[in-house]
Amino acid sequence: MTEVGKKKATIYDLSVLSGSSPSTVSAVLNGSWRKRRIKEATAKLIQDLADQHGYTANLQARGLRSSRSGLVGLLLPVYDNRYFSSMAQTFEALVRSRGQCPVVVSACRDPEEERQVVETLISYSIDELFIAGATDPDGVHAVCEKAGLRHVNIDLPGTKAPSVISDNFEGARMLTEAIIEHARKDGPVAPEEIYLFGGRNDHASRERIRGFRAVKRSMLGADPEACIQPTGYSPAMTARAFEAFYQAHGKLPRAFFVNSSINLEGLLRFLAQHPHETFADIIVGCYDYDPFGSFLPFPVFMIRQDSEAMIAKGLAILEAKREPAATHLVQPMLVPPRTALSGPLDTLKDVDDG
Amino acid sequence: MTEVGKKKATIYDLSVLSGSSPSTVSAVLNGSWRKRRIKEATAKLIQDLADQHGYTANLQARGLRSSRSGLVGLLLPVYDNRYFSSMAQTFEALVRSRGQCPVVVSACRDPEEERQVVETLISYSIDELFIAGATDPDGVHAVCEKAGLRHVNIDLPGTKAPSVISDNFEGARMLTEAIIEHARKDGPVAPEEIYLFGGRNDHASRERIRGFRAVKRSMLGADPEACIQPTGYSPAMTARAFEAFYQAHGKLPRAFFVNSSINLEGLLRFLAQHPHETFADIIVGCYDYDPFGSFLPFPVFMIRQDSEAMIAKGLAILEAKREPAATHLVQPMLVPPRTALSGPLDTLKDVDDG
DNA sequence: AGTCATTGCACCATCGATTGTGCAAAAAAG
DNA sequence: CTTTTTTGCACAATCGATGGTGCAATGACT
Repeated sequence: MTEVGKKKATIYDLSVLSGSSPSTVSAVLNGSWRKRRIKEATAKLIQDLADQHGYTANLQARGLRSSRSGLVGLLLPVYDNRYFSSMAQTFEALVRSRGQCPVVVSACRDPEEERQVVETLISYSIDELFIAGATDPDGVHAVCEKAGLRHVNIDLPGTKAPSVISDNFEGARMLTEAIIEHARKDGPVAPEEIYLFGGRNDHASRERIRGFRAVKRSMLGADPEACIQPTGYSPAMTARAFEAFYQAHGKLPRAFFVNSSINLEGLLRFLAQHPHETFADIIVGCYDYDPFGSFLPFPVFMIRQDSEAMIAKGLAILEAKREPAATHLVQPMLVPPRTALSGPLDTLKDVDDG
Repeated sequence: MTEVGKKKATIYDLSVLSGSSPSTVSAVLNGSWRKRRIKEATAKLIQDLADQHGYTANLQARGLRSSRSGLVGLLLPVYDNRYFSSMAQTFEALVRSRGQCPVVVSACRDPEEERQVVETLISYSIDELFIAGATDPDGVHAVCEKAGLRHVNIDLPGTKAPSVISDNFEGARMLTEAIIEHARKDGPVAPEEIYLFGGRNDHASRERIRGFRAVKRSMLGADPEACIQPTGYSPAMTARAFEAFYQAHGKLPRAFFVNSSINLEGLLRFLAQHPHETFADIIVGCYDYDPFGSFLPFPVFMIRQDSEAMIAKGLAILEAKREPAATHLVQPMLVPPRTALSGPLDTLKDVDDG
């Protein structure tokens, strides 16, 4: 019985205890015993012994032998924002419900780091990999390909592997429309009054910018180049862009589109430097949903990307095994200001342990 | 070289190619070759071959043989809030900088799940484990103990293993003081006007409640029992508590302490059901920092827990190896309203890939 | 009773690395 | 030119599990 300090029991220990051979013990404990025609009584004996001694398989040994580990990886750029952390949360739940073991790692948007991290995961013989928001999906693809590792891209598409991404164009359209319509409640809107901050030269940003510009052209008749302010994915850079705009114009744009919640943090940094009241009348659209962001003191329209659907679709693709390098679009959702959506945490039971 | 589709190279492949024995190859590739008196020229030859063929060690095999894996685990209750996701972010960075491989998993505050997840980690021979916010730290401790796994508790203390936690009492004191002082700007404050929402019967909640009550007693002369509204860690329950209060009193308390950012999301859900203007004058203290939470349309004082210091201290404790089951306190920090702190993401470089 | 099929399990090679041990060849010492 | 020491490496056992193969015992059937 679970003696403290002792080494963990192995199939050899149980083999001695039960009088069966190690292979029999192994078969019983990994469930393949019916296939191997082990007597029910023998199986039960071994099972009981295993329970008594708190046996758990050494998964490294199993993985080494079978060259499968039961691990499913999720490669994230960063943890520290609601979009990716809630993706991690759903990923864990979905993978665990399939009896596999989720492993989440982040690579800080560094292409080299991305490849290295994936190499490491491969060294642990992970079975499948979700590549979310990779800066260089095709680079990662090459590494996976070489090792024969099944993988899908999430959020940012690659050209060599199947991808599941948000419909960024459509999301940007909805978002841009929403802020322009909202702005029109206070009178006519000129194209020069609507800006976009954030983003860089990745697929998601390009699509969002395209959607933004398309709507501006159709609703406002023009979309001046100057209204696009790419700042990369960095709060500090974004704050600087707002500051620069403010220095030049004495105010922020009447309404603007922020490329991600990370960039929206840049807006906060800017706001912190300036008096509260000055900006009560701005209208913001943010491509990403954050519950607290939704309740800022000015209207914030947000886009909630359906990471659950993306992960689920990714799992389905991996399961299907036929993997044309197609790109699947998942529809995001427009969230009006002051909206508190429920998230993955709401499915948790919250026991009080008295 | 790196031929696509081929199986990964092993030390045996390199042994044939180089004309050396597998053990020599192994020694060269894992760095122990000087100790084993391998000629520099031999080492270089093998190294070059390894590079050419893109050799990477099979870490499961290594782990099996040496019963150490290079993995360091972090067990989290949930990912989906800024406190824990930023903890994960720092954890990754710190562990990686020590040449080990971080593995983050969540257990949804379910004691049984916690133990199971840890069992799984143990089956992969992880070397060390950080147990953050565990509902049942001592239960997890027992599992670790049995397997001889070094571990520390973070955020919620256990009695059997060393723990590193926030000074919740002091944090709660600061926070309560801050909201009372802020409230006093609008006139005298009665004890019945200051509430606490959220928390359950865990060490952190108890300490925070203790700090809250101590300050109320010393600043306001009393702290009525009715002002403590424990709701567990669930947005939905918290929202219900606010709603109940509102139904009973026709308004929210003048100022209140919210036990965590998760509970603060409950406040959002309540707010979403009610007109904006009604609550412009509330004053909130939230035990946890969230950048967007800090800019809500009413004053929100927040407590930023120093998860970086906690992780660092935890690493130091594990490194020291002498592990009395002492509890180390880390000072948290009071964050005034409308403050955008920088986080772990700010250390990232943000390259634009043109 | 003899043949054949089925049941129930043991044996053993294998996955890819690590590490203690031993032994030639080369170098140093005498 | 021996003897001793050092250098450089090969050998083989081992970590814990898996799965193909083979063989004895049992039961079914003619």
